[in-house]
Amino acid sequence: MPSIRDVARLAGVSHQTVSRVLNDHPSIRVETKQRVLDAIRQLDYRPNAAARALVTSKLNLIGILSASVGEFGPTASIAAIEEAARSEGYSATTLNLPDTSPEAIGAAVRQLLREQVDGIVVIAPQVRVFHVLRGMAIDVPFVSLQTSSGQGSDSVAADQLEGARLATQHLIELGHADILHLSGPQDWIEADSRMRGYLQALRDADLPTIPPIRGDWTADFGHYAGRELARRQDFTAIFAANDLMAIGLMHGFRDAGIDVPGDVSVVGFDDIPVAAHVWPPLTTVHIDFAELGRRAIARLLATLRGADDDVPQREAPALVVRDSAATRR
Amino acid sequence: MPSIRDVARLAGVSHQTVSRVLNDHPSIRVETKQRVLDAIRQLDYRPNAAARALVTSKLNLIGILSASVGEFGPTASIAAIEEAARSEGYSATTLNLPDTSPEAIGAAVRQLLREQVDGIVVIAPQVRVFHVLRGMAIDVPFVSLQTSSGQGSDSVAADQLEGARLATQHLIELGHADILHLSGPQDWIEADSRMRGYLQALRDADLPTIPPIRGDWTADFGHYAGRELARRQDFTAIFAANDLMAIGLMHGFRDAGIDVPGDVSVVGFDDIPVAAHVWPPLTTVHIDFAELGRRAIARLLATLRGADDDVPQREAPALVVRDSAATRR
DNA sequence: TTGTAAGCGTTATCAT
DNA sequence: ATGATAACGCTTACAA
Repeated sequence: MPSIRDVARLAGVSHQTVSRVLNDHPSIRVETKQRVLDAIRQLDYRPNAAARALVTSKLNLIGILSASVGEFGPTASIAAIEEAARSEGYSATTLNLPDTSPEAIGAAVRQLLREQVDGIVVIAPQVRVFHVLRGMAIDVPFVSLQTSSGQGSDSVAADQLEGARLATQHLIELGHADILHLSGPQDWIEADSRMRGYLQALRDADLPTIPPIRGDWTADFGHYAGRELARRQDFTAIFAANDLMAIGLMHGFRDAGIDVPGDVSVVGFDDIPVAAHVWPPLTTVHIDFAELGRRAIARLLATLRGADDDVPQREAPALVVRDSAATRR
Repeated sequence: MPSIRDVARLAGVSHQTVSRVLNDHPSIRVETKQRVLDAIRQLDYRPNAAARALVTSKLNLIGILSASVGEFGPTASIAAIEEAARSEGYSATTLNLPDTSPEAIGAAVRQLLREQVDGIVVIAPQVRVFHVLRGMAIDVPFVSLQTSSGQGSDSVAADQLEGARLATQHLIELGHADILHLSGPQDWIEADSRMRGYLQALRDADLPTIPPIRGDWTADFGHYAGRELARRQDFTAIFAANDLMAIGLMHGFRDAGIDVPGDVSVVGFDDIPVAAHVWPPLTTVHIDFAELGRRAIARLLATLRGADDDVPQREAPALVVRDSAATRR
């Protein structure tokens, strides 16, 4: 593995000059520069990142802390974050949280810090994670993603509350008055935002609220809930906090002989790729998770570079109307 | 940021002794060790990875090269790979290929090499990627995932051919004789394996083959194909190369008034989380992608450590029978 | 069991 | 515009 000195020798200059070429220092003769560049190519020289990191004390690495393996949104965001980071000259390392216990979070952050990350993007939709994080006094900048409630300049979010409001309003406009909400898990910020959007829409329309059902995001739970709910008669529409649960829900209703949207209207959230193809095609809320990821990096790098950042904090959701919700007869 | 010397000073030993403690060298007095450990805790000292990497010329970093953003299987594997790598003391960096052109692949590998990875896991199901990779003479070990055809000790794979054979055989056992295959894209190794499994099952049963339809893995394509296929009468069952296409297919058939499984039986592949909840519940092939990821790391680390590896190369798929395929009347 | 010295490949600083 | 020299924080010899 050739070093900077090998290049210097071949080009007939000092290693320092090579370093200047590498970091394109302004004052260097073009001719010299060319000689160095040739030598670099000839030796297939690649700068040693570790040595560079040692002296600059910057690894140009950003850490991604994710507490939601496999969820649709986060996964889409992570890929975008990695790509955006690389295009800015950083590399990225992802760490998936095994659970959201304070210990696990602490260990994960320490691990990332040990790996010398310059900044951290947190994709941890659980409220609890944030409490722990705030109490940790992390010595690198970090931004959080997906937290509609995590105010402050350190977060980037889709306006999930607005999306939920849109979804619920849509049901109201279809003539529904008794709308149930199948929410996400207690601890999740997104679950909370989506529920708040739902409640707000009902309040705005002076409609009564029914105590929401707590789900766990899975289609299996939705399926179970659908079968249970089939016995109740106190609602004509359901807003599920995500598509997976909505699809499971429709399955449960089908098992119970309840027609969607004939008997009950269903709306989901996320617009996962199959949403358009299930039966009936699912009306849902679309969010651009990749854009969210890109924005998180923009925000983090702005902080890292000490620049003023005017990265938009909120991303607008869009209602996608399909067939799973219909006018109340 | 405290260094090893600060710790040494506080503990009243030489920095070398601290280094010994850090790498738990055998010969060191427990008492001394304790003093050092206390100092470390007290200063919140964290070893500088860059300095260590510089001298050992190992970053303990493994690179993940992925050419399949968002596909269900790969995504599940990636998370498992990261986790497995970390539990072995390595960190991981993921790089998503924007496209599979030789240039993009070359650039990605160079990038990873520049980031000083010790090894690379390739999740690139396209045949082409492998040709390029083989021609590159990469100077770190690499293993590939998901390639049922990429023989040699450098790959870990689910036996997709076997899974496809199972799926097709299931249709045959149900009494179908005219079975169509909706395959994945031309270039994909997995698409090829799944098609070969399909063909083998037909051959074993002395059944005629129908030219397969080339899909692109998306539910949208499945939907389109379903509508087109509705006009044909030359088949009674379809084996789709993945669940997304299978679900789209059923959507298309539904649009055309064709009943699944009444008129046509459908089988998918992957067992994605909604597979059980769509209508009709999808009969499919389950593969443990996470296990595959873990195995890839085991394999890579074995190579890295020069150990003999007896990591199983093949992972058995399982047929999951639901309702989308039924006996031919 | 512990300490001392050298060096890993860069960049920063000061000369020239 | 270029070069010499000193760090950066650690590990690997070698010595005691």
